[in-house]
Amino acid sequence: MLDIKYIRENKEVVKKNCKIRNVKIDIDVLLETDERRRELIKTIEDLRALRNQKSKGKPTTEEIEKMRAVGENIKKNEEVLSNVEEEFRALLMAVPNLTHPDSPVGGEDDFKVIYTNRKPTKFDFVPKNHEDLMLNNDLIDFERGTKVTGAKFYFSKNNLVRMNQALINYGIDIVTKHGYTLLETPDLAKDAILMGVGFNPRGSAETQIYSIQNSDLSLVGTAEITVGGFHADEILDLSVGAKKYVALSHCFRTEAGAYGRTSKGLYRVHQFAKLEMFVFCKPEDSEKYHEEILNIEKEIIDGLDFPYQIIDIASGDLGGPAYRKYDIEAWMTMKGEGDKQGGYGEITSCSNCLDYQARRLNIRYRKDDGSTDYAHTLNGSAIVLSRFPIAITENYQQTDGSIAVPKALKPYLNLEKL
RNA sequence: GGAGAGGUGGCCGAGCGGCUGAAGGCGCACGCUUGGAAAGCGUGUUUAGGGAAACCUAACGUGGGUUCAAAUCCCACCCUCUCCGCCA
Repeated sequence: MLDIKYIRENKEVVKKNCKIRNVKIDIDVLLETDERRRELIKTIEDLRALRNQKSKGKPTTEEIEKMRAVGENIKKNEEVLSNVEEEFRALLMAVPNLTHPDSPVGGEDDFKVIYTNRKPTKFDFVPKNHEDLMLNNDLIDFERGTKVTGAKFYFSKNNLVRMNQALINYGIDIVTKHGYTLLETPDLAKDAILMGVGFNPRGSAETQIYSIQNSDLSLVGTAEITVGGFHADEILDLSVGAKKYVALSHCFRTEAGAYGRTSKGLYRVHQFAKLEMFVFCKPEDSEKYHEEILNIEKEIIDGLDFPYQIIDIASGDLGGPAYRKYDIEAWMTMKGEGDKQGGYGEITSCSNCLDYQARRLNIRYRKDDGSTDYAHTLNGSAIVLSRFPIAITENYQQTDGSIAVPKALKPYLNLEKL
């Protein structure tokens, strides 16, 4: 959420930003609601001041009569205010974060490639996609996943289970080496936390979130939610350095409205496990940590050694909370079509959210002069157990249909083949 | 799951329905004192919103209610602690 004061003073900037983020919201209506809200608050506060003054001593019968009327007046105004407040909050929450000046302007396809590690894998045979590879090697069972839970659920089998564990341990070792505190988080969170982090449970038809009936809990779509909430309503001491976490959780996504998008095999599923980095830092440090997180993602993927590119996400594809976002896309044979052997598919993502989430979650830090200010938050994926196995199996497949094990995983997975 | 106790400032802990944003203590900051320190003494010490300022408003777990007036009375919920039961 943006500071309403900032919106008041920079109306045109905010309007323009909403436009390039492709968010339809009427900033004028928001400001009018804000105006009404402030007038009501003033009225109510004046009435309360009057009443408090009279309540200091013992009022006369006459005054009591008068104050009774004042009390009713306050109550009436409060009712109006609570409606206006609700309207105001809904509008304010819908305003997206500002956009980094270097982020490309445009939609999903207008990203900018900022780094490519090497040329795509070249196969001297017709490469398979991970779905065939995994099925042929008895590493996954989609049909029984569908039977037991539903479409887009699956059972991992045999050495895929071992590789998943190995990947997590490999990721944990790298990220904690950089000073990140290891967490395993709840897989459910309160709706208020979800919304604070910028996710929209219930209500909207396009929600990505599974909600638990008769409760205020939802299944998390990422540990970003639980770790973001970890320090909600706290004043942090960042004088000793940023708070850096790496958290393991399951992730649940309804993928509503995602039908028709690439959804072969493991690429788009309803449940997977993920190791996620999250940083709370001072505003002046957030760009630095964004680079740090991206570099750790690179370190992890460089070790696994498959072709990838890093892209700078365009304004219209940033979502609500991100100020700037980099995705790492792995080369995948499943993305091939026609005479192309493959294409790039997202495997990690890292975002700098500035104080957008911190403001909603009320996460502040103590400055040197003793005052407080909102912290900045950043997040990025370290290991994703749906997409990493895709990149590994597809890039490490052999002529005979078997799958080799990346060298960096050997200490964690002592196998020649999966 | 059953029984009981309790949630007040950075912490501990008071608080007849009205002058209590909240006694007292600890802690912390500054000053005096000292060769220096401790002790002692003095002063200060919540947060948020509005206002140029004086100042005003809000917050005593959360939400509702009673009242001219609620930290204080009533109701619901949440959380913590103790005991019993059950349990991976």
